[in-house]
Amino acid sequence: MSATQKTSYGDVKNAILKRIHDTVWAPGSLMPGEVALSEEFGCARATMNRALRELASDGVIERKRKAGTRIKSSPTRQAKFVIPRIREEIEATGFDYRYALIERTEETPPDWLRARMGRKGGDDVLHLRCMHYAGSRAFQYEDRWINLASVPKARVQAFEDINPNEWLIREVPFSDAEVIFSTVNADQMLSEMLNVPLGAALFTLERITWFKAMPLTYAKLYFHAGYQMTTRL
Amino acid sequence: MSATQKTSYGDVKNAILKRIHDTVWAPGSLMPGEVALSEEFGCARATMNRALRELASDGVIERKRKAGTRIKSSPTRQAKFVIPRIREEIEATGFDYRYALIERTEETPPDWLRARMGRKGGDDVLHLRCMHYAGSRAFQYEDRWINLASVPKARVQAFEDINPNEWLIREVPFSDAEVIFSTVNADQMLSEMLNVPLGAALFTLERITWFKAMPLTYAKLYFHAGYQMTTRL
DNA sequence: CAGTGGTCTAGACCACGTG
DNA sequence: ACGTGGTCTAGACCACTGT
Repeated sequence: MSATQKTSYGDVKNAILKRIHDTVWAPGSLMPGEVALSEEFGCARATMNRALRELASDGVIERKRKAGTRIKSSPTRQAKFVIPRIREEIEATGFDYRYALIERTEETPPDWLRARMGRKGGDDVLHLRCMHYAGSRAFQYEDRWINLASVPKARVQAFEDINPNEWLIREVPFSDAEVIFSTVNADQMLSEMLNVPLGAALFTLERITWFKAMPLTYAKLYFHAGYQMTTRL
Repeated sequence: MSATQKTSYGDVKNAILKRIHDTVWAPGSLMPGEVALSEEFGCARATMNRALRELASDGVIERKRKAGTRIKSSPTRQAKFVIPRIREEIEATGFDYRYALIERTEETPPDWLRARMGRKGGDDVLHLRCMHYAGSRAFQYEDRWINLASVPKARVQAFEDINPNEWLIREVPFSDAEVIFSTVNADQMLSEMLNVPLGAALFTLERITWFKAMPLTYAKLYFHAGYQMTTRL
């Protein structure tokens, strides 16, 4: 949208994308180095670097030191999904957010959980079952497990007035997380909790969080029927 | 992990994240400008700029010219999901990818489709129903609609030997796309197509694609039972 | 209008990883 | 070992937008 500037990194990106689309550079092949390209396009290397760096982050090319930059053979499109805090998400729709703790127990972690969190030890975990409501309507059922070895403060927190996610965000920094979207048919418990027919297709989000290889918490969230996530590319 | 350098943008990011976490700068409040910060941290403004730019793209802060940079009150965590081409996805698991066209018709678009694509006119659309298999197992059912006004080449393409997505990627550039994840209970048709029990919870992905405000194609993909999308933050 | 972020430049040093 | 990307710097001009 501008030819006024010197040679914007955006222009470079578009030009390179066009070349890739026109297979001037074949998929899988090596493209010229930063210095060569910046000379060809008449821009500073920093500018070219930013263009290429963003293209790499967009999944269009792959860069390796010494090896150079090559066109990805399968241009993996990617979508950025915002995972809002549930309170914001609900309040944004105009409803009141309400939270309720259903059950709070300390347990030894079941095998599937140990496998999921990649832990050897049998440290105790805090198991929380909660509901989130939008106005009077059930919005989400949450099955939360917190590793007490890495988050000992959780042992003395009742979680009756604050939901686990908000508490964790405030109290515990994390470094890595894994998110899994899947679906499930509502069983008896879920159908009652979420007030949906038995067998209804539900959207689920699992989230595992670590701090430097130490697992902090695992959560599985079951959304009300009809929930959807949307994003733009 | 390095104090060797001068002051890396990564260090700056971490330092700022820590300040936000420690509420040195309260949510919603304004933080100092780039110049002030770069002086305080002893780095060039370009370095500070990159750190702040990435933090903004991570959804931690919000930046506006003249207005300054402020901490987001609701730090929206976001996940980047890779949306692979189905052939790659299947072949990556070691199965053969197979594609089958079920039905190909030219129609006037139904109302819901016109609404979805935000189009006034009643231009004809090409409607394709397809199946994708992993080995002998049904993997995905695809319901695809292509706007013939914007993609006239599709009219003379049989789509018997190439799937719509691969053809479109090769032939038609696009500028914007919207992706929607949701779930559905398998109806009679889906249960037969995907070989799952009636009512099974299925993962669905809708995708609408534009080129400069002109709608190109709408697709709704129904995945086999048990499908999940996963990502790391 | 004036302040803040957005971007470009030209040059430099460094780290990684292939050959 | 050495080439390629990764990053930092110091300085400059520009574009947007709140006042």
